[in-house]
Amino acid sequence: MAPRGKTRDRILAASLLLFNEEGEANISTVDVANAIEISPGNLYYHFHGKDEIIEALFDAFEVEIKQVLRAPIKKPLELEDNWIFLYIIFEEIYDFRFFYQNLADLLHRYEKLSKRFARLLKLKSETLSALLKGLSKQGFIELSDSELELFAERATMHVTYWLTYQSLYAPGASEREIIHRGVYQLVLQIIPYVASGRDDFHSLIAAYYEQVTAK
Amino acid sequence: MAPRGKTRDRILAASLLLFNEEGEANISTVDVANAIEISPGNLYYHFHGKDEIIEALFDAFEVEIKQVLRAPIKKPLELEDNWIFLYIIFEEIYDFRFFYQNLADLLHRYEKLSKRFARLLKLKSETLSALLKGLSKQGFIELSDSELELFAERATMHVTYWLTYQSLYAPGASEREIIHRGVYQLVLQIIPYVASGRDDFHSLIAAYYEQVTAK
DNA sequence: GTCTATATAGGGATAGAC
DNA sequence: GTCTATCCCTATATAGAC
Repeated sequence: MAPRGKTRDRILAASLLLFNEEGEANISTVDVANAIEISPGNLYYHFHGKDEIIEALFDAFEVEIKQVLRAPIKKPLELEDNWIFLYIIFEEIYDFRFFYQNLADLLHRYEKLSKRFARLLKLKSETLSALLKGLSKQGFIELSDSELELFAERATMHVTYWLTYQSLYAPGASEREIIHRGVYQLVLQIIPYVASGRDDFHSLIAAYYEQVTAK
Repeated sequence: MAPRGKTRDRILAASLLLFNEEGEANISTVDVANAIEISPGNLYYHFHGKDEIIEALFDAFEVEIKQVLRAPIKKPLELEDNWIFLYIIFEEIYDFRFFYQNLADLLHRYEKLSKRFARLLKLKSETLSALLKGLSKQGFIELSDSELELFAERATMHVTYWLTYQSLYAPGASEREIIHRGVYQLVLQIIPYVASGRDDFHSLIAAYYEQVTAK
């Protein structure tokens, strides 16, 4: 790990890397310090403890994901953008996947983050609802309010746990392939609600499927 | 915690209880010993370490869940039994939920269990496939092989993470209500595939919905 | 089988020199 | 800002008496 950039930033970058690879619980502050070849004392000069590192990483994640999630609430997406949007969410989660891999334990140990994460979950759910409402208003799909709510809940769970689940279910697969299939599995669930006569929508999904299988 | 039963069993029972409530990572062997009012030394007489406790608990879980999962592979279920079957799976997972709450970390630390858990996941997926095939053969639903595979994968994820997800999404809710909604959310996803003319199936789902909302 | 006492290791964290 | 040295605490694990 080359010594470039400010030490504080290097600590954060190294922590994120190691947490993602080994799991946050298995990485000590000393491990992080060793990785960037500074002393543990130096690390504690920049952060008063592991908590603060986690919090700083969460701050970064929160800023990014909020920005992403709020976009389609402000302004409905064009049809094709729905796909891309799901991609971006998955990518974002992938970048901070250590957080999702051991959510329960992490939120238990860092109580501060618990509420903040719950809010993100709620925002995620609202965004997915907004996506569906957009499709509905544009006449692509037809579903009742309660169907929409239930769908949004399932979709929220899907984006939250898909990557974690795949690391168990298909340990060898590449990030790209996993995310691809995650988006596809979500899009598939919309098909039952496609409004009759919207063959354009069906062919779009088919075209997307081509992309996926072509790898 | 009253001193009844053999010490070994009391250790396992107390461990399971505490792990489920506080998370495995937050409970030490001393905590367990204190809970049943024995000395740590005594605990180490019965188990050579925390690993062995975890392993023994996993053994118990594995035996139970395998028994459950294999039933419908051997012999297709009656229609109404599909509901009940999902209930039983959720209950089983709930009883050993500490395991699911921090899967990634736990499997990372106890490598032995990693392969065994992966096999359970595969079995789970096969069972859910068998369930769908049963419904299909009986003419209740219609779907292609690839649709069935994709559905089974989603369903496997659903039963694996539903309880964990709900503990974040609806922290206050009762076990009974969460499991209820978990089954319902899964059954709902079958609707698009119901064969035309099978109104009996639709009315069954409607009847089930009544139960759910009646609480 | 069970206890008390104790050893050991690792991670988190601080003090003080440079 | 950074290092070295050190401390404390907790969890795991063992030895030996009863």
